[in-house]
Amino acid sequence: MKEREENLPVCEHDEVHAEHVSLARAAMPCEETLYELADFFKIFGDSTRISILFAIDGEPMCVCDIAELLGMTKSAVSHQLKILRQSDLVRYKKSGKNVYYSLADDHVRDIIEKALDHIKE
Amino acid sequence: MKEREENLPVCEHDEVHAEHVSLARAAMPCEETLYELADFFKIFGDSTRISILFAIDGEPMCVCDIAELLGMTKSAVSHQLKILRQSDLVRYKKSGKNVYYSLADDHVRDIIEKALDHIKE
DNA sequence: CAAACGGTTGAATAATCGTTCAACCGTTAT
DNA sequence: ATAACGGTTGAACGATTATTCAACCGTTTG
Repeated sequence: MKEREENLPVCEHDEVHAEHVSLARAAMPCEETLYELADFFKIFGDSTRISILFAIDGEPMCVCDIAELLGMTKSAVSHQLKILRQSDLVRYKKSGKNVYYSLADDHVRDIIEKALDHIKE
Repeated sequence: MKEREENLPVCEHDEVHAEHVSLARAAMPCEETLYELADFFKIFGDSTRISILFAIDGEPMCVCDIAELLGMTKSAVSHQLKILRQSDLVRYKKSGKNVYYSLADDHVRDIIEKALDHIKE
């Protein structure tokens, strides 16, 4: 029977769906993992940062040259590099007045490669 | 006090760096690809959408049940489902009053799996 | 038929995010 | 020491974006 009063704004779930929901909930990762995943993907969700990652793939590059390559200010590039740094996606090495950035590991390449596969479908 | 007597605000690149920039530029994907990549990752860069993808992994689910599972309104879920639909990340099948959503293909699973690897390091 | 439900949609609001601008720091050279 | 350069940073602005709210559509049921 109907267990709830009327004027409930949300839909009433019958037994089958409730079971369905329970099963799905049990298979879900914890909330923290979901946020970490989203935050991780958010990093790649900007064309400037993607461009930077491609730029420093291969040889390390200094901020000034990245800025010139992308046609952006050093400030804008530095801001994005900070985000990439905080996410451990890039490494840097100081040399005199310059700071040279490179990819942190091959993991980054793998993920972008997978995404390229999907786009090129 | 800062004054600008010389009028070159950007740094002057010597020959070595200019060559470096040229090489990096030649290895870069075209601009359109960079935008497509960023847009693709942007989809995953939201915890609600990530949650939805996990929810419909396994068995297909209707909007109402997804909304209950995530503790959100049907409207909010539907808006996000539209984005996932437009990106071909999910499929849907109408059945009576319900619309059942499921993952479009295994590609989605692969990419999330890769990201999980990186997070769990 | 009309009411009820699942689902979608557009406009509005609030929060998030990227770039610009100006100032600043450390290193190198004058 | 002073100036110039590469790089970083914080605040402010503009753009983007997720959620809410209200209205609406199609299907099923009474």
